[in-house]
Amino acid sequence: MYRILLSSPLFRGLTLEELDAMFLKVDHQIKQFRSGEMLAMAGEEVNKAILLMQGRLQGEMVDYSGNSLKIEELDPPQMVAAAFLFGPQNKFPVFLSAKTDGKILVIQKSEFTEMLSSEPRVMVNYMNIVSGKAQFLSGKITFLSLKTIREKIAYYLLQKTKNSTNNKIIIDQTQTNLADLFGVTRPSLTRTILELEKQGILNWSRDFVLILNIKKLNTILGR
Amino acid sequence: MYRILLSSPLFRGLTLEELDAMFLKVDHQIKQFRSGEMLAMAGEEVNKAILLMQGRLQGEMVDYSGNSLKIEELDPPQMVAAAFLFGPQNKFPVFLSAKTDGKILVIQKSEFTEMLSSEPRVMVNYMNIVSGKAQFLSGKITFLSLKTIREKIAYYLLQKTKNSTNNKIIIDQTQTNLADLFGVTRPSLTRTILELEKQGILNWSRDFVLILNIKKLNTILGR
DNA sequence: TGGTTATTGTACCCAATGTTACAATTTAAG
DNA sequence: CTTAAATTGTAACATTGGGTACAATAACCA
Repeated sequence: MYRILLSSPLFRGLTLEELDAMFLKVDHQIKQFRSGEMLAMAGEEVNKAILLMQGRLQGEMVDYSGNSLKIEELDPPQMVAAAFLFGPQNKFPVFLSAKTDGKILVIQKSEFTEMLSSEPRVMVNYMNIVSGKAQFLSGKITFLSLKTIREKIAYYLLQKTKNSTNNKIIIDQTQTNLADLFGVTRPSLTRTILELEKQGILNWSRDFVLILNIKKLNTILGR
Repeated sequence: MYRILLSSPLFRGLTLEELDAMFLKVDHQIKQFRSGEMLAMAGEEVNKAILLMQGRLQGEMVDYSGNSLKIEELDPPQMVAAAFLFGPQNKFPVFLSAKTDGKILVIQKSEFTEMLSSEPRVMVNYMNIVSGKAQFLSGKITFLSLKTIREKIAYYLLQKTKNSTNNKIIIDQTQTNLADLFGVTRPSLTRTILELEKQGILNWSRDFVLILNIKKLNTILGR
């Protein structure tokens, strides 16, 4: 039942037996959700620990013009809104919606707190998760404070080249999606991509990008 | 000696005696810094817990055009880079520099870890601090994803009206500072402020702002 | 008080991006 | 294979904000 949770960052290091034993003591419930369903609104209080067990969730900010800026996609087994369960302002920072069908495991905050204090390993894991969230958000800020679309593209691609040996980067998103992710409009993104192509810096195909001149790409970021 | 730390979020709830006893066991050092000094570079590894005891620090991102975006100012007694001591990517996210003379208390990470596990109250405090950081960063993202200067001003002022009964908001910053905070140039900020005045929405004096039409201010944010 | 410095106001021009609308191309579905 | 839908390319125009320079005003200090 809880096998999937074994590989979750929160329960890393526990055995299946320990996990089962823990969930005998800790009150919890499993909830199903359906694709498209809105699981939480920004501003809503976070008073439960939520673990995604199956399916895919997406957190996005909706800005005041109705545009959306996608912040994060979640795959199982991950904790949802981990950094917002404690702290001075425990409210959902984003709108949380389901991209597919799936299910979540829900633990009330008080129960969760007890669990943390009774099992130091989980506590340490949790601390790492929350730190990781802060670090993720910090990276997001780095990204958001890039001013031009050129810079955003360069940053995005250079991050990705780190995980690839050659200069071919797999793009598993449509330009429309990317534009959302960057918080810019789609035509503007396309325009800039084409400019970069004209300048011989890269070659953007549907599914992948070839970096032709990584030096110039770095120059865009002033490096 | 450590009296100032009593009021720090990290040691909240401890008595002076407990604090003193703790620091007898925990290896640590006090370091002086001088105004203008650079305490840490972005990207540098965080391997010490740092507590600001006196003076004022400032964290800022320097973008690739050399512009800076002020992220945060720190006053004592606060922990520095709390969310970056653990987690997958424990590097300084910002350039940390001193705005005044002052001093910090430094504890090596291993010592700090021991301290946390030996004193649950400090552990809980620390967890709240890190959560708070994540929440702060999340708010920063909300702010950064506002697109126009009008929106940023509106958001900034509306946040502040929450803490004031009337429609008078104290501005303890120069426009130059605010422009930094917003990540825009000073003339652009001024220009937009004057526009808002012409439209009868507010009245911006040196030290305070009067909101004349809070409804219109909300409209800017699409509410 | 008078001079120096910090802050704010103003103007002009230009680059970057949004807005909108439509065309071309690719993919998916039957 | 054909048609519909999704994705990408393109263009004209409007808007926002940056860059720069300088003027006006206020705050500070000797």
